[in-house]
Amino acid sequence: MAEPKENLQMEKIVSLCKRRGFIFQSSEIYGGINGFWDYGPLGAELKRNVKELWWNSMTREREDVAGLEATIIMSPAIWKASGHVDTFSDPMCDCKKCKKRFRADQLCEDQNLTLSRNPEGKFVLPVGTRCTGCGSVELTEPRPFNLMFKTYVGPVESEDNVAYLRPETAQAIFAQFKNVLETSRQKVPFGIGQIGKAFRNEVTPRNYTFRSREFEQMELEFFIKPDEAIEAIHGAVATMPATGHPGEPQPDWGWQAWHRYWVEERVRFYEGIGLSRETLGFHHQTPEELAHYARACTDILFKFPFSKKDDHGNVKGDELEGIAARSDFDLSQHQRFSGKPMGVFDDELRAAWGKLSPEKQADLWKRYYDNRKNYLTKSARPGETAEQIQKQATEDANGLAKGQYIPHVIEPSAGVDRLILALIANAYSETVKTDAKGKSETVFVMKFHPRVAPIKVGVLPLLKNKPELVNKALAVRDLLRPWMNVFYDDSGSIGKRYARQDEAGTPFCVTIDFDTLGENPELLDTVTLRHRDDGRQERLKISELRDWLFTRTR
RNA sequence: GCGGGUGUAGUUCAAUGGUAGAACGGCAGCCUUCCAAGCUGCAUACGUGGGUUCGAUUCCCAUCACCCGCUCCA
Repeated sequence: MAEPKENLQMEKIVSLCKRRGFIFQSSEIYGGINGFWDYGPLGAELKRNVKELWWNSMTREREDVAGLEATIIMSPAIWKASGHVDTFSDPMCDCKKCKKRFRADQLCEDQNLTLSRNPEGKFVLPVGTRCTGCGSVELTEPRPFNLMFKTYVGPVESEDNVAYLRPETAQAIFAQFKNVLETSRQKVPFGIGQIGKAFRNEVTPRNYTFRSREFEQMELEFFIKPDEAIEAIHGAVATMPATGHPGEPQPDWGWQAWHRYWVEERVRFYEGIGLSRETLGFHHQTPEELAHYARACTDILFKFPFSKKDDHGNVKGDELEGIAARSDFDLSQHQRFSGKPMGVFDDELRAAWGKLSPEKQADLWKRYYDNRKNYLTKSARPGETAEQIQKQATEDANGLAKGQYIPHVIEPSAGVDRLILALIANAYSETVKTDAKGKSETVFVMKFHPRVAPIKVGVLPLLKNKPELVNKALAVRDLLRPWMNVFYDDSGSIGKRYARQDEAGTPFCVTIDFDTLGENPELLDTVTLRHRDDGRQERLKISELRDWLFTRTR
């Protein structure tokens, strides 16, 4: 019962997006291209507003975050270090009988077999590999599924010139960590934020714009001290209440507090643009789901019309953002692959260390050593020996005692396009309206939060054929235009123009009428201000209009 | 990439083996003193490419895109 209804809801949203100019199919006149979408006039405004709000709240309005704008194409070595070149390239094969799809390497592993390559470098399934679904041995040849978009730098298309379009913006932040640290006058804990395009050659783009091959991310990498350093400096890592926002950042916060802090900060952001907690969902990744280097990851979900129900009939939602505690994995990888030190020197730690008891020193040293050894072992290169790893871990732990460490990181990583879709789905509402003649019709209103609304105010002369009204309305438009996105409309009846703005999600309309011109002298230079969601009207002075609107739309 | 479904104006839907209609929307004009009023006019479609046929939007094939599963996680 619910399924078709939800599809219908999604279809209505898709139709409205096209009709009102929020989202178009990319390259539509050539038949489209799978997994790519364009934003029309209203969508472009909506997206700009969202990105600007993120940028402002994450960087400009904070003391502890700096911004970055890196290139989309970077040295391919970055993607070696990050693991994307290897992990984003999975050999897949299909069962010809039951049509199930497998990752060939996992399929082999499950059966204690090994996937090998033939002399031409192609993957070959060992004889006797069976489909774990139906037991058939009729499997297609493994084909590599590479999610990285490849290109060539320079005019020669040779293997030496291969580069990739970034599959995430985060790695550039790690790669530029030292430069930002040195130029921004920040010190740990601090963050680097970036908004930008990312590209993934998805197997199956799905759910309208939700999974696209070209998309945009808003990512923060927030660098923190390892817990061992916090403990050395402050005696102990702060303990957290079980739930809720932990308040203003404190110097004795460990990774758990910072992780919680960013989850709650991000939820506040979503609430601030109209996504209430009830529309959101949360997923705390289980230890099995987590990447080996990650300590925790909380996903913030939105309940889309296409979101599936769980076994209990509850809608969990689909992911808008993941907030991961990634330990010191990323910077460590880049340190190892680039050979450039990614550690920082911490005066506080250095000063504090000397005052610790030898027992405490030994305890912290050992814990840091174990963590480093664990990391180095898991990321070992072929041929690296246990002795080499132990030597490096010892060096790292000795470094800690001198005030040196590789920062850990909390990563709130959000998808812009997913958020746009969530905002559209959330804003979409329809009501049946019955007019004076008893005729009822369904009307659409996009109830965007004024902060994200593509158009902030519609300026409407009550009548088009009275030049005095039109000229006054144009003057009001020009008064507001430098401050916000204004839409002027003088065609059709006033009701129709209100309705048009409702469909665009414009929170306010001002109407210039004969009272504005002084027909009623008391109302000279005032306008009708009409509210989108309830049709309420009030009278405002033109002189107060700009401030009134400005404070309510930002 | 595999399996299932879909494909007609901007949108939502019709009709038809003899080259397509409507409603809403859009544009222009008239009119209109606050919630899609009215009148006049205009524009816009058979996803693409082959085939069968005297003739295809209609039948067949391929392709592309969209939706639903397998995979993916911003």
